[in-house]
Amino acid sequence: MSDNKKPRSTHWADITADKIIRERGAKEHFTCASGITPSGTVHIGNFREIISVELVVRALREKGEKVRFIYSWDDYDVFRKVPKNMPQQELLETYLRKPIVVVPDVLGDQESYAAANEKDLEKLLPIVGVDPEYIYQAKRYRNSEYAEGIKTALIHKDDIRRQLDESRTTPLAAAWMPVSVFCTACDRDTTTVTGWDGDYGVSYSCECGHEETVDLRTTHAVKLPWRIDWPMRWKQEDVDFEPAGKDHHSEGGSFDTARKTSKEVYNHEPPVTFQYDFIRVKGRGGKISSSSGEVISLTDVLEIYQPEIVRYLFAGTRPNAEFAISFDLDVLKIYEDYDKCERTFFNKPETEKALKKWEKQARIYELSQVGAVPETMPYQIQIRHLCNLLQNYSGDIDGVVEYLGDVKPEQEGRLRQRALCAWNWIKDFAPEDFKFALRSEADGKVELDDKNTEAVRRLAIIVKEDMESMDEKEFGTKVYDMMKELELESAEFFIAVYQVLVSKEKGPRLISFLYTIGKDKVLSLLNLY
RNA sequence: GGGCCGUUAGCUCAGCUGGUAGAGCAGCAGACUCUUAAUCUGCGGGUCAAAGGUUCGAUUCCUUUACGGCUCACCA
Repeated sequence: MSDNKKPRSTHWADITADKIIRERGAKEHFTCASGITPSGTVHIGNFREIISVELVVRALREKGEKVRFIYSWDDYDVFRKVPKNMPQQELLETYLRKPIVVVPDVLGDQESYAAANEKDLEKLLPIVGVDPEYIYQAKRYRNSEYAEGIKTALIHKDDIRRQLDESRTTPLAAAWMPVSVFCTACDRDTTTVTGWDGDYGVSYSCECGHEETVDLRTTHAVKLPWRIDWPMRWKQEDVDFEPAGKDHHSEGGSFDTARKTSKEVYNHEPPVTFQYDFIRVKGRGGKISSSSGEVISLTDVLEIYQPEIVRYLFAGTRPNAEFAISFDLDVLKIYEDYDKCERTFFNKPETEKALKKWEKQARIYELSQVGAVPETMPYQIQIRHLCNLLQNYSGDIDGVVEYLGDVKPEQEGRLRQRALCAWNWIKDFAPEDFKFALRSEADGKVELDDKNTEAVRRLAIIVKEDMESMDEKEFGTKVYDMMKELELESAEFFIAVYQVLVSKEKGPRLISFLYTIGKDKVLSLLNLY
């Protein structure tokens, strides 16, 4: 705990980092942990935990601390329910009660269902700047690496029973043992522990008829139940920080009992923690709950949001606040907010008061970056404008980049990424009103009355003569003068022109739209009349 | 029943290591012969849920109450 030269940040990640240092004291390194059971697609709500830890890890490292960031795949948990959206339900049912690490991957060719879910996320995380050390619990348990931890639980089984009973409605049975066993004959946890020799020997019998005594130091069969497993691992890895969802965080919840077990049984001070809230999803056509099988994953979010913006979403919201990830028109708003934050970052104010506000925004911007903060401001293009350009070019990103012209090489990557996201959004989520496709000469003419035909012809002349030499405003005036001359209602005129250009009655603001389409293309369409 | 969180302008929310409140949207006024929530300019006296307490001073800390949400008490 040294005096900072930098002003103290009020960002939650920094505050948490400070707290960790304060409460855990000087250490050679701090261990921050996150984890999940890969019993289904890892969804965006789960991602909140990972990114929250990552942000704290980063804050700690920026304070000069060494940090070990571990991510635990709890793939030795039981397969307790077949997800509704999975194929081969009958096959999967035969694996119930077995550890998920032995359940086959019916969707792909990974070695197991658990591995498939794990790999899906692991290949995605680096994209958003998350790079933890993965720990596979099945591997640990099967290698008997937790023999001592399990033995400790057995020695203290009465203490643990008392701790758990404090928050249970029905007390644990007298014969209860703080371990569960996967039968070595059938792989299922349909077992009853029948004895413990006070040392490493555990006996059990299984519903399948199998009975045996195993040695904790050599068996792969014995596992700790969640509420004990968690504190045991805190001890094992010397965990200093681990947040948890609100379901764990109430009195009587698993964090609560784990805290007691950690202190009293494993003699380890429970980690610093905080509670994070759930994520809602907005604008994806209603059915997005996990019960219906459809789940929003990080992949889905990355198709619409640039990696920095995904981070921004989480870095800019306090973990204990619920928020929605939107796929509707809000997407545009989020992009605009991010761009504003970015402009703020590259425009540091002078006055002290303004500086205070700036610092918060700047910190959010820093934490939103996947890697280092860019030295020059990224190419800013209004998301709406980009959407229009992309539609002009039918999604041809190369064409858009070329059209823009003034993109520096170091800016091109992000721009292309943004274009890709914008195009995905247009295709999948943009409201119909927002979408358009430019007509081409091959589409032929649309029906127009004489007056509008005349107007379109006049427009063609103005475009041909003046579009390049005038700016948008001047050119606009010219167009309006023409309308006036023909005594044409502007609304009527616009409908006609949009019909000619995009076969719709509405479109992007006309004058700038004409400029983004470009003189030649505009003329090719107008000259049909 | 226990716990956690919230209650700030019409709406969505910032602000909370204490010094009498801010943004976006909406609204109102004006500008623009223009539309994909159009853009620009101007306009914010709201008992910061209520009552107590600590303090020179509280939206920000403590206690109590009300309302709302979530969660635990089976497993992970």
